[in-house]
Amino acid sequence: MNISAASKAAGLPAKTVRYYADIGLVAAPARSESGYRSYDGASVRKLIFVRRAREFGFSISECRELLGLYEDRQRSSADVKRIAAKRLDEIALKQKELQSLHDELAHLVDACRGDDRPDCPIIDGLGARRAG
Amino acid sequence: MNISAASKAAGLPAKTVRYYADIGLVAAPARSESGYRSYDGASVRKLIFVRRAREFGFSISECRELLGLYEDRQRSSADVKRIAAKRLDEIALKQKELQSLHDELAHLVDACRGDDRPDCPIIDGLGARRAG
DNA sequence: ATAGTGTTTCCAGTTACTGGAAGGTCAAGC
DNA sequence: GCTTGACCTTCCAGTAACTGGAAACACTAT
Repeated sequence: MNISAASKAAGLPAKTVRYYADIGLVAAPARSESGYRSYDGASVRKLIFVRRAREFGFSISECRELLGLYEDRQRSSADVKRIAAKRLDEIALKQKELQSLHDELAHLVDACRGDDRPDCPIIDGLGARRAG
Repeated sequence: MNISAASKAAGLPAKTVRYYADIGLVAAPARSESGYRSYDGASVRKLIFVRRAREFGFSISECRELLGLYEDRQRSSADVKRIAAKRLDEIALKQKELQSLHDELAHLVDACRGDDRPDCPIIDGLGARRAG
């Protein structure tokens, strides 16, 4: 399985698959005689695993850790849960931040007439406060 | 006003203020004889404006645009509103994404016993699907 | 043989900074 | 006058996670 077939199966750009190999995240299990990377089912499953984890917002470093656990038949589910719970907290925090951002900006946008006159509460609101 | 005073007043690291000058976002209005950047009230207000806009998640490029409007006494509030509304849409989209991410991950975390056994729905759930 | 596509490596660029080194400047104290 | 320490300057490198592109080699079909 050449890189483009593997990347299609994994749902990742070939460039990214190559990148993952370069940084030692998911290496190709073999090379052809002419040097082409050759992927098998197991490595494609790892690529899919990483893609999913990235979609969940796990960093490459966390993916590395999760992948280690994924490959480790001795691992405890507690190890995995710890990482996932941490990520869940981060998501919840980000949600709160985004909510207050949204509310504040929506308030400014609502207050702005949006016509051809220069008076604009958005501009005023952005320049106003010392601390956000 | 030297750079550290200006940066304190603006609530930004001096390094960032220097960076903003380098990329031509907010230049220091003058230099001292010995080459020190010298900031005045107007430039500090611009720095504050940019800091706030960045806190709202506007990109540097958007900040540049907004700053242009901020300085333009002829601008229409519609121009500003357009940029802000676009940003608001982005925030709303990000919120939705984050929500489904949160729900899905929370579901996996809930399903995981988190003990010392290897069975782990989180790992299984991350490896499962083709498209996210 | 040749055209076209796939693959390789390597280098550079992206975003918005941040850290650090090497060196010039300024005010205070002795 | 000299030193000390805080402050300033520039420049270079690194961050995260890719992405784009060039030059060159490999494979497939005609």
